[in-house]
Amino acid sequence: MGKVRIKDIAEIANVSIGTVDRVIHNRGQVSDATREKIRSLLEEHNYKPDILASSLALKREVRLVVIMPGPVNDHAFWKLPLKGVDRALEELSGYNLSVDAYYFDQFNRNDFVRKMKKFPFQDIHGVLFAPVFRDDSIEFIKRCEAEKVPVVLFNSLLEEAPYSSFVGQDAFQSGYVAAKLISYGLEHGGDVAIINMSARTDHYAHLITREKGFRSFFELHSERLENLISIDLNGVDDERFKKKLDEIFEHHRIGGLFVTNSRVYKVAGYLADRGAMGVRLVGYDLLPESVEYLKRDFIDFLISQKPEEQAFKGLTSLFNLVAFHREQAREQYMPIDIITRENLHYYQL
Amino acid sequence: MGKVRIKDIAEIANVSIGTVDRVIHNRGQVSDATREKIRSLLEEHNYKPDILASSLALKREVRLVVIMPGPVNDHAFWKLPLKGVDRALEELSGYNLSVDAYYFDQFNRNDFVRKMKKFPFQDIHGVLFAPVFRDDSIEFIKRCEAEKVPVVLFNSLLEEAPYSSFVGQDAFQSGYVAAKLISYGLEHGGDVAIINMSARTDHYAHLITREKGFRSFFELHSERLENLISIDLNGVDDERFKKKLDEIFEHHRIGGLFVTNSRVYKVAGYLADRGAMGVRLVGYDLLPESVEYLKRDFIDFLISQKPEEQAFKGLTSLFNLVAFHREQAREQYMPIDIITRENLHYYQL
DNA sequence: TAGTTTTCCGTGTACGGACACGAAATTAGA
DNA sequence: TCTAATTTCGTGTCCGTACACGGAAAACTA
Repeated sequence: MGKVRIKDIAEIANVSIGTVDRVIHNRGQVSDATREKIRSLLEEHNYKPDILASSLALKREVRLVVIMPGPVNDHAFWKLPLKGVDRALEELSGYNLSVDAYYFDQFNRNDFVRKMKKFPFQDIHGVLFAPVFRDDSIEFIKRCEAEKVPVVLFNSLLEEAPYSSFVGQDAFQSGYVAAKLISYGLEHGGDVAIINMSARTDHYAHLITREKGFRSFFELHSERLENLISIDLNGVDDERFKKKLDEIFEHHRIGGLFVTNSRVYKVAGYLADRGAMGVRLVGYDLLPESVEYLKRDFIDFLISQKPEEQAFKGLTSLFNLVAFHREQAREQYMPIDIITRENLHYYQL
Repeated sequence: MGKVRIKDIAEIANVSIGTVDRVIHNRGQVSDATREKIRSLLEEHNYKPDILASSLALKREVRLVVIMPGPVNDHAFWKLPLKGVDRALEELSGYNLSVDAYYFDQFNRNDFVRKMKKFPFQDIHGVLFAPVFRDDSIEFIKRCEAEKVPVVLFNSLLEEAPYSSFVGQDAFQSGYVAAKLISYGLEHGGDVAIINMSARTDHYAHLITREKGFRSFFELHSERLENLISIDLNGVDDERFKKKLDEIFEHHRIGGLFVTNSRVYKVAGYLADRGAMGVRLVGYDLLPESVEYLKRDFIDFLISQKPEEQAFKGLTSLFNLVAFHREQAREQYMPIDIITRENLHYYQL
């Protein structure tokens, strides 16, 4: 049946297998005439190399690197992508693939800069990168481009950078979805607070974008715009955190809360202490702490970014690119999964 | 580094590659002594055959079959799994895999029975099956078992049958989720109607299960149990359909509607004609018609069964089983994705 | 123009790892 | 000792990749 092999093409063209191979890989050493002849034959017979035989023959090593914030104690989020990396490694076992992880301190820009300075571009075939520090990251990605090392971004998108693919969520739209969920369940009206509690928002572009998306929903659905409050709790300690929230609850009738990142469990903890049921709370990610509060109904919805999934997709995408030169979609948006207590089970691997 | 090949084992054991191979595949012709020696060496060195080389060498054909209701005009649902089949075929191109589709008339039991009578068990390595007629399907699956043809079920689960895997949604829990969504948004209370509109519910076990899950939520969350109404619209024509719904709306203050399958767009159409906004409507699946109403806010949430995804997973799972004898999880539950107008985009491939 | 060096274009083939078959070698049986 | 049965070896196959090498033509020297 149909399968054309390199050998078939060679026979038809009356050349050797090696010649066909060199045409396929643009390795030169072929006259224009034969090259064109073979090209058209390949085209005509729709030749597709057998991926199995190909990778068996190649068995070259592919060395990839993951660069992301190091997992820190008080916050489990950055442990999750590693699971995805492991899964990808398993899936791609059989290929000669190695993945090294480079962690940087997400609160310390200099640490990042320093580590990237001595990055071994030469020994690396591709980078999977979760950027934090905007400008430095862009510079790093540019450096990679110069060194011909493709970069796949995940988690956070840096539009200006010459990355080769992005895998992640549409931050704007995810905020928009969060707004819908709160608005849909806002039984008795009330004010809605948007809580930012990253270390430094300016480092995480997508947190700002989420807030924009959130606001945009209310803008489009008229009425309650004036009831939206933004609260900045960046780098605030536990005591001031409580005090600030106390203030808010004193001065407003709060109907819903939106936390722009995975630290939503802190707010849930506050609500639980306060015994404040009936306040809608939506946030991000399935951290164990948050899941607890979801189960206890203090959090209504979590939007999962599926960090493992992102890392998994990012890594396989990167691998396909460097190992097989298969072009990958530049933007690979993940679905915005809505997790509630009731469907939680099927999202926890 | 680590990789042990068949050759290595052979060298250590002081036998030829062929002998090791025969031990691995239990192909006999090996003395007990050498067999045991090689067995323990394989164990000790944790030998894993290189999947690439293996399938290259085998290049045997795998013939699979998909059995499911034929796509019918008034209802696009059964077109969706075919996309998943195509995707799986693409992903597995490179292997010598062929998939035939067997369609049966989902409204005609005899048609199914007749077609399954002359099913070519001998020529087939595995079956991906979306059952409709309960008892006949079970019988068919038993027949497959007798003929040593593994069956992977999707879409609907038949617990009593000796299937080898099931890929699909937890029907009970998906009804439960639907109930949560309606309950969460039931601003001004009111009655909630459960609408069954399959051709014949008794054929689709999972529709009943969904209703059970739905009711169970309200049972656990007290209050409004007496406000739940079940409506049976099986095999009802358009005119009587409208009349029946008119009746319901006359006698009850309806706050929410739950349709147990993908025909939710029919109810949405009714609501649109009636100009009834503010009634919560939740149903299943991303059929184009339903999506239209979702966008226009007549449907609040759709629960996607991801039929393409089911077929895709089912087929790859089946393939892994028959081609590589890799054991697959018996139940492979898909996440219960909650689709709303706002996150719809990322679920439509 | 004969002789030598480059350049150019191809050929042939050795991998890669698992698999299976024919043939050879060993053992058992009579 | 001869045959039959059992065990084991060697090698070709799958298909693509890449490298060593060879032949021929072109460029250059004297």
